[in-house]
Amino acid sequence: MIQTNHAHLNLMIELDRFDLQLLAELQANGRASNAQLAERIHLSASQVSRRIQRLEQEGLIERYVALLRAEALGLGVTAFVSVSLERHGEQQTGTFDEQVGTMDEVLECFAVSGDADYLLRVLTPSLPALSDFLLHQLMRLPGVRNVKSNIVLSGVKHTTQLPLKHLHHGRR
Amino acid sequence: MIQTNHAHLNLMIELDRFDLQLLAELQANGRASNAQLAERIHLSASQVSRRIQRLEQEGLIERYVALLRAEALGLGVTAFVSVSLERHGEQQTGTFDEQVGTMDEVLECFAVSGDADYLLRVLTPSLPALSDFLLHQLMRLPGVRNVKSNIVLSGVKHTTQLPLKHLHHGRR
DNA sequence: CATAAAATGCACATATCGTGCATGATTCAG
DNA sequence: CTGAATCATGCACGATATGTGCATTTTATG
Repeated sequence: MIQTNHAHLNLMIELDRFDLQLLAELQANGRASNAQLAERIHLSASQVSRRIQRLEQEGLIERYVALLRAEALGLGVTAFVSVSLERHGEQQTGTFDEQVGTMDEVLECFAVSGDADYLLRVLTPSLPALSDFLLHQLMRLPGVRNVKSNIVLSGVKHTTQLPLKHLHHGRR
Repeated sequence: MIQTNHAHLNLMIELDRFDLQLLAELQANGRASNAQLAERIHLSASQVSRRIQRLEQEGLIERYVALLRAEALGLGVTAFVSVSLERHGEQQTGTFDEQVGTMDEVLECFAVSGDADYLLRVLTPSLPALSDFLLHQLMRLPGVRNVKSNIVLSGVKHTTQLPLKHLHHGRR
């Protein structure tokens, strides 16, 4: 089996082109059967099964999830929210992290370089609901100094599929 | 069957508490078997199967995907990129949308209110790779006037699970 | 080159899925 | 309220999917 050496990329396991194909296929359809996958990548279903097991065990495949359609669930408002904290040190940061982690409305929260300390993506049924969330939940978190939100006007692209092409550099 | 009326939320189908439980379970584990789900929500496996079919057909469940671990794939750099376009009208917007949609590095792209026109989340193996992407791909798109990026220092929360609690307001 | 290790597909027992059907529950009309 | 119609449900079962032992093939190593 010809495998691609990704040592410079800090990869923990070796991936060949079949593995990469499986990853790509499963990112697109997490419920593809082993038979379907086998047909697409030209291995047997049992080999597909074993390889997927390995990809899961090694942690490359983290989990399988159902993606729901926000609009169909009445979740019509997305906002990006920049948050700046008071300058009090790590205690506050830890608390903010934990609390934000429990809020269903917050889908993403990243600590970022730049003006703000955090950037959040928030999803609510309506603008009043967004306002309510910001005023009564987010702004009330300890240490929050400033909150600035930008409403999403429309979505151009939103995928869970990670880029894999940097892993294709070896021989094929 | 007691269903919750969500007419004010513009829902296309009625959802009862079993449906909501299924949605929650499948958001967390997209490969849960019908038997597992049946046990958790106290319906038969065949009823689970039929309900999931309905949720899929009605579009609430959009798809199932495998979520990969970015770090395990050597994708160590995430950035939020604000993009402003020249003021030329819709032609440029359409082109930008299409082109961005084809770039694997771009996981999310939203048109937003505020200073910038778009906010993108970009994933690359390294800072040089990010720089390369910004300079040689993104900035070269027609109509791009300004690009500003904020590097993600750390991730606090990143989930694909949409909030469902606004749907729980009816009788249980 | 020979040997050891790893990968592979076949076969098959077990698990899972999807659907017909009978039954029970709910809704609707008089 | 009653009876009929409609809808939801679980059981049973045929079809499909999964995972693993095993023999064979392929690859790596000294």
